Formats: sequence, C-alpha cells, structure tokens
Amino acid sequence: MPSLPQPRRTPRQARSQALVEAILEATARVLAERGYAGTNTNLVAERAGVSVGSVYQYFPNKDSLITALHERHAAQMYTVIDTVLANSQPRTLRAHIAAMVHALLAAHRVEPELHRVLEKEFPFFDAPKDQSPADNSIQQRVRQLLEQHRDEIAPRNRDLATWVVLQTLDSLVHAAVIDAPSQFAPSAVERAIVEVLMGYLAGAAR
Amino acid sequence: MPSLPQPRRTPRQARSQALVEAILEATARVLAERGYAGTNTNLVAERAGVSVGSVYQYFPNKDSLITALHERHAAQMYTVIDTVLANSQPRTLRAHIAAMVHALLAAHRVEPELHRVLEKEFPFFDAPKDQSPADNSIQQRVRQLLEQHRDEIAPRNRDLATWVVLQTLDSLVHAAVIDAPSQFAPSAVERAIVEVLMGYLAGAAR
Amino acid sequence: MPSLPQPRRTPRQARSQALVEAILEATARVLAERGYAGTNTNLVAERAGVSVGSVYQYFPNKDSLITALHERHAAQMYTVIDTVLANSQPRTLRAHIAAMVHALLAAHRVEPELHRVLEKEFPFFDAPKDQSPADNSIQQRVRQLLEQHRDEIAPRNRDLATWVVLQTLDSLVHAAVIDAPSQFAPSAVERAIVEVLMGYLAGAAR
Amino acid sequence: MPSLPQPRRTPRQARSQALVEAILEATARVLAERGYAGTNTNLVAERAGVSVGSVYQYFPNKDSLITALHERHAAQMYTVIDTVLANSQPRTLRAHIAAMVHALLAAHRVEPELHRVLEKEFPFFDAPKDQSPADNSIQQRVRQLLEQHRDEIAPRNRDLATWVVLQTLDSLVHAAVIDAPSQFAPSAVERAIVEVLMGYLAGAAR
DNA sequence: GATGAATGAGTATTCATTCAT
DNA sequence: AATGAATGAATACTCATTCAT
Repeated sequence: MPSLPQPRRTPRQARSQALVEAILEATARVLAERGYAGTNTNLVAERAGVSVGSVYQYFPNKDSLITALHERHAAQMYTVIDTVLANSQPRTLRAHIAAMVHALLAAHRVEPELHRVLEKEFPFFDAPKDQSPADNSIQQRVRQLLEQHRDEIAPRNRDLATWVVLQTLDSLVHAAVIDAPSQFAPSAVERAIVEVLMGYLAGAAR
Repeated sequence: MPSLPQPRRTPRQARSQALVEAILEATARVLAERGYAGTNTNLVAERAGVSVGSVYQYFPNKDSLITALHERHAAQMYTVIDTVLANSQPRTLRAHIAAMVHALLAAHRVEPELHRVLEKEFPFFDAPKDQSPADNSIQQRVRQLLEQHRDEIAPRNRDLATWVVLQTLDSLVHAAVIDAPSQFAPSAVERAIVEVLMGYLAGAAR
Repeated sequence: MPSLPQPRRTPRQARSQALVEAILEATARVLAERGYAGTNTNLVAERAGVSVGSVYQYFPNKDSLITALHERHAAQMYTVIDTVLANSQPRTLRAHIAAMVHALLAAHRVEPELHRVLEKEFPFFDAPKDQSPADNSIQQRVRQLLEQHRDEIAPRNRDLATWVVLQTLDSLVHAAVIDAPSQFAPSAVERAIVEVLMGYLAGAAR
Repeated sequence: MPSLPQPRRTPRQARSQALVEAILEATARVLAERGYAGTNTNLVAERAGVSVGSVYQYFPNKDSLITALHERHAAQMYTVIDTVLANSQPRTLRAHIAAMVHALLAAHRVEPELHRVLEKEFPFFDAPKDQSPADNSIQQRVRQLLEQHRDEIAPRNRDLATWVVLQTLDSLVHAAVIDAPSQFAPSAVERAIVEVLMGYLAGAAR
C-alpha cells in the first residue's frame, strides 16, 4: 500500500497553484481520453503547456498525479455532499439521501470518462481511507447525518452503516454514470439508488 | 473501449487445456503478488513453466490474459450462484439472497488478493456486460430469481432491479473482502449486505 | 564499492559469445571516441549492430559494460605477461622486467584511447582487486617472478614489492602511452620505466 | 580533449572569493560523498548555501568545478612540496625525496575520499600538464631539485627524469592512500615509495 | 549581483511481441 | 506445436543551464 504521495513543494504562490491546477487538469483530460496505459508524463506536461521538469517540480512521480486527482475528486464530492446536507431546511432522512444522490449523480455526469478512469482503473491508488483527508471528511459528514436520524434507522452499528452507505453510494453512482444500460431512464436509476439506501437504513425488510 | 480479446485457438485437446489452465493460474498468482504493473508476459510464462511463445499461442496479447481470468472468475461465480439457487428446497427470497451472499463471500475469501486486483485494477477490462457469457448467465439466473418472487418485491422494473442487485452485490462483496475495516465482524458485514439487498427488494422504505 | 557485475546469462553458444564480443567491441570503440559521458547504451547497441534489448540480455546495466571491458583488458594483459614470462629461456630479472615492459607498452599502443578511458576515467569501476580473477592472476604471476629471483632483490617484503611493482608498472605504462610528452622518445621512456622498476628491485639506492 | 575551463569572472572581491571557496568546498564534499554520478550542480549550490545561479556566475559549467578543484589540489601540493624543499638545511637528495614523500602522504591522508575521486574518477580533467599553472610550478620545482643534485643522479635526460619522478610519485602516493592493502604498514609503504624513486635516480641498478 | 523556478534535451531500461529454429 | 533469443518502441525521470525578477 503506497503512502499518499505529496507534492514535492507545497505551492504557496499563486503562480505555482495555477501550475499545479493546469497539470491536474491536463492529467484529468489525458486520463479520460487515453486511460492509464496511454497516459504519460511528457504528454501531460505538453497538454498543460508546461515542461516535464515542472511536472516533476510538484509531483514526485506519475502515480502521484493520479493520487492528487483522486484527492481532488474526493474533496469536490465532499463539498457537494456538505453543501447538500448543510444548506437545507429541516428534512426527512429520505430527502437528504435523495438530495445527495441527485447532487452526486449530477457531479459525476460532468466528466463521466474521467470518473470512469478514476473509479475503475485506480481505486487502488486510494490511500488507506483514513489517510485521505477528504474521504475522511465525507465519512464524518455522513456519519453525522445518520447520527441525527438515529431514531429512524434500523442498523444498530452506525459505523458499519456509514461504511455500507458510502460503499453502496459510491459504487452505484459510478455504475449509474458509467455502466448503466441505456434502456434505463436516468431518473429511474436515480430513484433505485435512493431505494437501495433507504431500504437498508429504514430496514423495514426485517 | 477495447473489444473482448478471444483466445487465438480454442483448445480442444486435453493437453492444450492443461496449458491454458497453467497459464491462467500463473497469471492469477503473478497478478495477485505483483499487481498489474509488476505483471509481464515473460514472467507469467516462466511461472507457468512454459515458453512465452506458448502463451501467445493461446492468448493474442497480454490483456487477453486478464480478460480470460475475469471470465473464469465470472464463470466460477456463476457456478456458485447457480448451485446455491438450484439445489435448495423451497425458500424465502431472503433465504436465497442470504445464501448467495454467504456463498459469494466464501468464494471471494479464497484468494482475496487476486480478487482485489481483478476487481479494483481491472474492472475496466470488463467487456460490455452482454458480451461476457458468464456475466450474462449470472444476470439471467438472478433475473429468474426475482421473477420467481415477483410478488414479494417492490421494484416494478425487474431488469433494472436485476442490474441494481448485481451491481450492489458485486461491489459490497468485494468491498467486504478487500476494504472492510477490521473492526467490523465478518458476520455483521455479511448481514448488512443482505439487509441492503432485501431492503431494496422488499421495499422496506416505502 | 559496487560488486562486480556479472552477465545476466553466461553465453555458452557460439552465437551468444559473438554477440557479447560485438557488444564489448562496440563499447570499447564508443568509449574511446566519446568518453563515459558520451557513451550510451543505445549507441553501443547500434554500433554493435544489435538491439538494445540484446545488450540488456547479457549486461544488467551500463556500468557492467565498462566492468567487463576492464576485466577483458586485465585478462589480455595477463596473457601478455604470462606469455612473456613463460616462454623464455633462462634470463636475468632485468631481462624479464624489460620484456614485460616492452610487451605491455606494445599492447597498450594498440588502442591508446581506449586505455586512456579505461585507466583514467574508470579505475573506480575496478572491483576490489581480489575479486577480479585476471588481476589476481597477474599478481600471482609477478609475485612468482620475484620469488624466483629472491636472491637478487632488495625489498624484503615480497608482497609489498609485488604491489609496488604492479602499481608502478601500471601507472607508468599508461602514462607512457597516454601522457608522455612527445619530446620523449618512446624507447627512452621504455628504458626509464625499466630503470624505475629495476632500481627499486635491485636496491640501487641503498 | 576539453580545453581548460576558466572561471567566468576572476573574483577579486573578498566576498566573491569566499563564495568561490564555499562552492569549491561544497563540490569537494559532495564529490567525496557521492562520486561524480551523484554530484550535481543544484546539490552543490545547496550545500554551499548559495543559489545555482551564483554557481554559474563563477563557473561556466559543471566540469569547471572539478577542474578548479584539481587546480586547487595541485596548488596545495605545490605549496607542500615547495615548503619541504625550501626551508630545509643542506640535505642529501634522499633526504629531500623522503621529506617530499612524507609530506605528500600526510597531505593526502586528510581527505582520502576526495583525493580518490579526484585522482581516480577525474584525472581525465587534467589539462595538458603545461596548461595547469600549479602543475607547472611543481614540475619546475622538482626539475630544480634534480638539477641541484645532477651529479648524484643516473638519468641523463633530466626532463624525462622529472616526468618519471612526478608520474611515479603521484601514482604511488595516491595508491598508498587509496588502494594499499591494509596488511602493509603505512611506514613500510612510505619507505618503499622512497626506494622506488631513489632506485631510479641513484641508478645503481645498471 | 543573487535568486531559484522553469526548461527540455537526453538516456537507461523494460517488456510485449515476433519468428527462426 | 513449442521454444526463447532477439527486437525496438516506448517512457519515466534527471539535471545542466537559463533568465525574469
């Protein structure tokens, strides 16, 4: 399990941050277009309009590019989730879950190819979950939601429930965007995902 | 989207089949030990006690080794599922689902490392689902199960339900074997998976 | 101190040996022409009329090419020395030494550029002397010579004397071929080398 | 044969001289620690507590660092030799030679690793001897010594003798410090070097 | 003068694939 | 059919050098 690669230098200057951003954008595009095998650092640099040397100034190696992209993705998803859960009026658990599913699906539909690559080719770059700050935040946020609705949910072990929900959410959202047969209407798939999660949490099946 | 690699020649002779089997075994071992990056055809050949040339006699290229392994895995899982669903007395839907989950978890615990690699590094080798005979069979078998219990299940669209069930089943089983934090008791995780599926099918939440 | 690199596979077939020889020849030529910095494996392969892959079939890395060349050189020098010392009638110590110096100078004048590079740029590739079989043989042969003439030589410690003689011989022969100002007649330089060695051994100064 | 790299600007200011000195010191340390391959200008700059740009202010390229170090070494050795030969009472030739050998050995024992690198990896940076001012001085000083004792020495051609003496002295001193098997007592090695030189010069072997 | 971020040419090494035996 | 030596395109990464600040 490789440790989470860190940028060689933490960019403080605005210039550096723009550089890093450009590199990550280029990585995302190349990755989406050509997959891991087709991605190489020279091409990424070229696409970013930057020299290879600069890429290596901020990323110690190729894989760290992917890892950073993962982290960025997780951070974005955290923002999505946090926004959805935070700025809403009093809602039922189902409403919260439905909103999350909706927002996540929307977020993933933006660059489905990138997410395909990120999710399917490289989850193995995932650092052990606890090492990824963004993943951690997401987990805590969801855990909090379950806590708030503790009376309405069936699973006793809320840690386990959090894990199950996240795992299911993650895989079904990705599957919906990437794999879902075109015969299924997007809205139907979306509803089904909500049903899966709520079925588990409401637990009336018992 | 690469097309599904096919063996160059379909081995009919027993000798050939043994060869293919040896090659796949070696591929599995190497893959499990060293991941995709560390896997190369020369090494696979060596481990299989065979020359590289022979590998290329039966597999047109490297990726076809992985694909074949996937297919083998799917076929094995089909057998597991089919056995579980077939040789049982009249049972409730829950009993069937529970039995499937149990059997699949058991099957995946045999070579978790290989499954980790297969599932996490290479789902992208998954052919479009309809092209994979084994996946197809699995799908039909589960579809059949839902059909048999059509009165007890909430989702109207049984095709969609099949897809959702398989997707959820697949990801949670793999997650359970590969990712699950050690703090969760295996039996608790197993029960949770059943709850997820049954919650969805029984329509608990509605 | 890196251990002495070994060919990846020991070539037994005549074909392989020719390959190895071609590679070493090419290495020698490139090295002589362009020095270490200018030498690269791709160029060596090209010059040898062989693919890079083949170079790496027999040599694990670039430096092993140099090491092998060193070893080959040492072996050749051993042959020169052994021939000179062996096939001669009864001779004085001075005659033996003079013959050695003469033969070694002749041998080094064949490819002075190569020897320059070998001696001056890469003595650091020299394995610890005892690890190099050829160097070892040379040492034993000279030691034997001193033993045979023990009554005529001044230095008591013959091990030390052997070391001093070889060290001096090596550096002066190379210097003569590589560095010697053109104003000095080769024969004069040759005689001087003999005087140095004989002066030491005969104990002239005492 | 690369021409002797010259500092871009001859530093006259005390500040500049300190800078140059710091850079050379850093170069020496890095070279001694990591060898040529491991040495790079950025690292040297860092170790010197200076920016790369400053290094290139005074040294046109990497190799000029090494050359300068060589020159510095030669200059130091000249001082050693000159001191030894100058401030002594009337002495025999042997006494002079012995004193030189002793002083040079002492000087080389200070930083043997650096000298190893300097002598063994990079003698090829040696400019043609006449171009190096320090080498030139050394040569003249030794030549002078031989002149003063012309009646006691056997070799007729004193230019050649000077060359032989310096060549032998240099290689044996370095060998003594770097290569000499530990079984040989330093004092015995030292004496042997003197014997070699005196044997040649006294020339009683004829 | 000094800085150090940016450059990008250069290169060792790997490994999928072929094909003569 | 089987072999495995040979191939060579492909690529991650380094580091000497520059130049805008």
